[in-house]
Amino acid sequence: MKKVSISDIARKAGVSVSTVSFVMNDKAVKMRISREVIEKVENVAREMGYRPNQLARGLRTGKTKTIGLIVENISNAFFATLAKSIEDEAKKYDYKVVYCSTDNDEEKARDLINMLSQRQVDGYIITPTLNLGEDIRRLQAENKPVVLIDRYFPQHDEIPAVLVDNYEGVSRGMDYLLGKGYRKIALVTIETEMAHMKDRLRAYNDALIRHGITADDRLVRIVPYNSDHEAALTEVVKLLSSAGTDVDAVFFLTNYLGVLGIEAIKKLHIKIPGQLAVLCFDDNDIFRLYTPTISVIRQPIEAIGQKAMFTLVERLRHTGEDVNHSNAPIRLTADLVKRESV
Amino acid sequence: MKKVSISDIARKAGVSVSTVSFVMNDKAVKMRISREVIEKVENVAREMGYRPNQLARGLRTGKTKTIGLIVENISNAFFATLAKSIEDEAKKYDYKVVYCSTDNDEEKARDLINMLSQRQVDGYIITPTLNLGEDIRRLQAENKPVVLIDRYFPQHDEIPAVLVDNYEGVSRGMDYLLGKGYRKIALVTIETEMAHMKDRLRAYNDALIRHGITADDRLVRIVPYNSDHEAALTEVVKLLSSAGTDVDAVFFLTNYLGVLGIEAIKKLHIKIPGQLAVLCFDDNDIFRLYTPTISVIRQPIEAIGQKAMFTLVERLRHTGEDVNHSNAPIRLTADLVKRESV
DNA sequence: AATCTGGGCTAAAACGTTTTAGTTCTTTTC
DNA sequence: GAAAAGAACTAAAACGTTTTAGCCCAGATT
Repeated sequence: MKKVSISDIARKAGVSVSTVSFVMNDKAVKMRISREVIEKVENVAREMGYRPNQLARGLRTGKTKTIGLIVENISNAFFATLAKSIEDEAKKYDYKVVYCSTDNDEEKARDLINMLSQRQVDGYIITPTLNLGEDIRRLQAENKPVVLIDRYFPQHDEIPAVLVDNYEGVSRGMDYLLGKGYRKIALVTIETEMAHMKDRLRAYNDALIRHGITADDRLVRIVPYNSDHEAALTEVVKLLSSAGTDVDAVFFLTNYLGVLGIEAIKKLHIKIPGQLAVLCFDDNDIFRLYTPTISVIRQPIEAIGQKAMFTLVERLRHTGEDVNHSNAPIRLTADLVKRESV
Repeated sequence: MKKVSISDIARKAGVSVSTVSFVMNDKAVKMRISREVIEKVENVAREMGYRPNQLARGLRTGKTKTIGLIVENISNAFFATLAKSIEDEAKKYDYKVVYCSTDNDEEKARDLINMLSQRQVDGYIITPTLNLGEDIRRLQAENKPVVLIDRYFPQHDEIPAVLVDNYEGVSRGMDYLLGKGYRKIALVTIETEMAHMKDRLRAYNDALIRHGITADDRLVRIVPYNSDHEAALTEVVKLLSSAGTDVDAVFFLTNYLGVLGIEAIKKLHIKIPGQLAVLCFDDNDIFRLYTPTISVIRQPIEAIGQKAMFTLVERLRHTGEDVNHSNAPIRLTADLVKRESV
């Protein structure tokens, strides 16, 4: 059984292909097709189970009503939630989302952009990796709008971005810890040149300065991006082994690192918050359920997704036109969720 | 800047469109295109940054090299991992995956199938909802292969399926609990008519019978599918409030229910495994990190993804041909992971 | 000298839509 | 009663590919 095309319907209904097309696209009235013909066509189409071929449609119109979403890793809770929120939001604007993971690999990201570009998506929402600026500029040059999420390129201010205010979030966390009297605050972050992580790190250092504390290199662990689980765990265990004496609090700068930290803390049988206060940037089910519950700086994931989609749709609407959109990164504020670990 | 098409290249290289197409598809040798022309075309294509338009290609060839993956909810750990594994596997066969979530809603699932069908995906991997059999038959009638995962339709044995051996998995878990001496084993499951959950429930009851224990209705909680988090939590809290006396163990039949259970247990300050032994079907990061760690029946997620993809590709290769594939559901065995909670 | 062979290409149709510019009637207008 | 206007449609081009059938020429064969 082959698929029914518009011309199958035309034949069966005894009208032309164009007429069928008009009826199917609600242009029948504008094109002055008579009541009877409209009904006739609609009936035949329904009977035959017609579904427009989107490839053909996209080829002809140049619009696929599809947007490409590139995240770091779809199986990570943060990105999975973000993806879901973007998908739901997209549906409101009648767009479909296709998503893929870069695993933070520059080359893979490039391949994905190519792949999506070949499939003619109308626009992109991208969690960029390093050095992706040029590739993204190319998309823009082809009139395909792009919105960055979670990260941004300070040097490319012509690419709009929606992200959490990382500096403010970490500052807020640090003020909380410092306000509670902790002074030997360890930091666990991930190795990367990307601006969003640099902002977080800067906020940590600035907070220490603000409170007149000299930073201690030995309290900062930068885990290499591609280190395996075991190696990373060992690093964190080493850092936290002096909990209670040289370290009285720890701030994990990502969700994943926090989970890793929990594992280390569990292994070391450290008492929280007695020996060690724990704070993590970005929430996770585990933090809510662990005993004790872990305080976090919570990113407004839904809002990021919605705002990103909104920004994209705005540009999608005016493709080609030379509208003056403001491209300053949109920064949403993160909340401090106080739980038992501090 | 517009996208470059094959005819832009043809013009610039001073050859015909067909020649360019042959070169781009490695058919140049077969078509006896000369060395020089091949090189010329390749150079021009590279310079101009040509990327074939997959819509046009798909329209012409009828193949999009894309498969549709429909899961219940992509932000659930189980499905996220499954999706990742299928995506990775698909890449090996040079297929791209587009995925979407049904939220277990029959109508939404139908919409998604339509949407994917309109986008002309070559094949489907589907976590079906109830009553989707007919829609799937229609896909098959259009020569689009379908493989079910995680669930299946016993009454539709012409639709291949890859899933865990649910009956065996739960039996194994029950034997473990019963072997440890637990007798008042509560069960928390989800309300559904789908066969995979019925199999799990049946395994529970059969195990009790096998051990000469009379089933007690009050020990079984069937939470309605669309109950909100709070309502479901209350249900489980009620069930477990008599832990230590009327209940000595609890078996959660899904990942999500297990997490919910942890929340309830935390709320009730129940001692595990002292007052209550806990076992869950399907693993989750939380179970590994919770104190105490929670024992689980672990599904071989990667293997399910790989096997499903393999099965699909096999059929994709022989579309149209009337090959005699065996369509008995492929059942993979689940492992018992012993942790501290039993 | 006519025919055949093969090498090296190209023309054109086709895939399923959308959309512009008609065409053919019928009715209105002056 | 001729021209204009309108109503109800249709023909055909275009989107960017792939692929079949064929063209043209050079050299080989009869």
